[in-house]
Amino acid sequence: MILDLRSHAIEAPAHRDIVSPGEKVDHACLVVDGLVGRFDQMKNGSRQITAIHIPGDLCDLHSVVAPVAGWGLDALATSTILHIPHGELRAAAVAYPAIAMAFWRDTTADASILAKWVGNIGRKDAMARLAHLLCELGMRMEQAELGTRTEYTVPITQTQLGDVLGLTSVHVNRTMQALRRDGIVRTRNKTIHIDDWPRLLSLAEFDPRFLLVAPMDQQEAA
Amino acid sequence: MILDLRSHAIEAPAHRDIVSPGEKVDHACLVVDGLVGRFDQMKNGSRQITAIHIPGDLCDLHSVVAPVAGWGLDALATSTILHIPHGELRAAAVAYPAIAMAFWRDTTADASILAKWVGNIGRKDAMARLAHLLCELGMRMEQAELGTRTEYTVPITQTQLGDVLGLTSVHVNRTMQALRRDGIVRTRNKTIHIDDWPRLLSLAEFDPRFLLVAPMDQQEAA
DNA sequence: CGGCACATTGACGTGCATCAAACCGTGTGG
DNA sequence: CCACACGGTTTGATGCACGTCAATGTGCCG
Repeated sequence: MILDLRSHAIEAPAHRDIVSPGEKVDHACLVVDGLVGRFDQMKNGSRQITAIHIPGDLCDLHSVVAPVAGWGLDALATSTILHIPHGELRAAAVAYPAIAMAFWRDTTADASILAKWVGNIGRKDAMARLAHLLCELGMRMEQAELGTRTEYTVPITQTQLGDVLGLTSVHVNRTMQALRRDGIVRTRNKTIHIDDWPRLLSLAEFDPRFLLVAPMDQQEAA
Repeated sequence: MILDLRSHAIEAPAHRDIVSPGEKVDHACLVVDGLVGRFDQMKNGSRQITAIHIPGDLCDLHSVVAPVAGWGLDALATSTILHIPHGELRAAAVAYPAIAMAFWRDTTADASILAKWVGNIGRKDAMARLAHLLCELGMRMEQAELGTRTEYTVPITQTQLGDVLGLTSVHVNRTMQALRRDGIVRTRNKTIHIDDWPRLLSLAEFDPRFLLVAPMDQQEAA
């Protein structure tokens, strides 16, 4: 449905800001390929990535109701992005209540993931956080049919992982080594191979409910 | 408008769970009086509060589109809560697109605050986090006409503050003392008195944009 | 006058940050 | 085909912010 709307694609090289913090936008972004992160920037230069968007994700839906936000969007790897004008989305939402509900639901899913990450970063150690992220990405990649939960490819660096997890790249590295040493995951290039899914789940205290995976009929209703 | 819907009030003593994690609900909650926190519970028993709701806040709006969530709601102090059936809210949203947009916007504001807190907890030290919370509460209390940004009353304990900030109560205590020692805030009973607002803002790197304070006409549209 | 929840204090331990260097893979130009 | 440069990973040494544990203080309420 969304793909029928007027829109145009752009290419962004890795590390390019797609939307700068505080910028006012008149379109939402759909990730076609690559990897996009929403980030918050501190005055001392450090960054916190507050959401990761894989291909198929709408990263900017909020901007329809709040065109100027405090955050920015950043291409974590070379990416291609579809720009969809707010007007089109708003018109669709007003015309069809089911679409409005679907947009609302998408925003809710986003909030749910954010709430989970507040908990992860506030109350879990580095190992559990990394494990949780690997579980989450696995579930989402599988759901998006870009891989399986135990084997998928994400073009992200350890420094960027640190910015997601609220850690330094150094500590991400050591934590990842620990996971490898225990035979729980393997990594080759940018692909993650999870050998001991149950153990990773339990390390992470991962409960997939928070992803709010839409039952298919819910999705179709739109 | 919301107050016209069918609903009924309940009383909750401090520390009572209003909604348990994983519970399925058929109503949203409006805080009439007191203080409510959304929380995530870890297996080791520690808690993370992911949102604070002051009187006037709808804490549960998400549940309309996602009736079973991973989090719980907890009365941080003795509170009175209004239960509003989902059906009523959904009907209103379907009948009036402007209401649907308003609900969506509310969820977006919630997500925006959550994203900010991922950044705060992930990348700032205890002092900046506490300062940020005090600023945020000040702005919100003032907006809700429950006080001014520099003087307001919130019935929250230091342990609960710790659960919000991802710290222990001990460290909250010492950090609060530092703020007092520097003449930035005073506390008496449960009321906060901010003597040096500019300094608190700068400590917190506080930028009120993230609160997405609705322009009044936007609000009225509903 | 207890009792209870909360605030405060002190001693001590540790997970992660910081800083800085070395290593490695991959693409590039000579 | 090699030298080299550049982004990313890995390693080691050291420090500190915050956690942990446990005791003591303090205001409120029945």
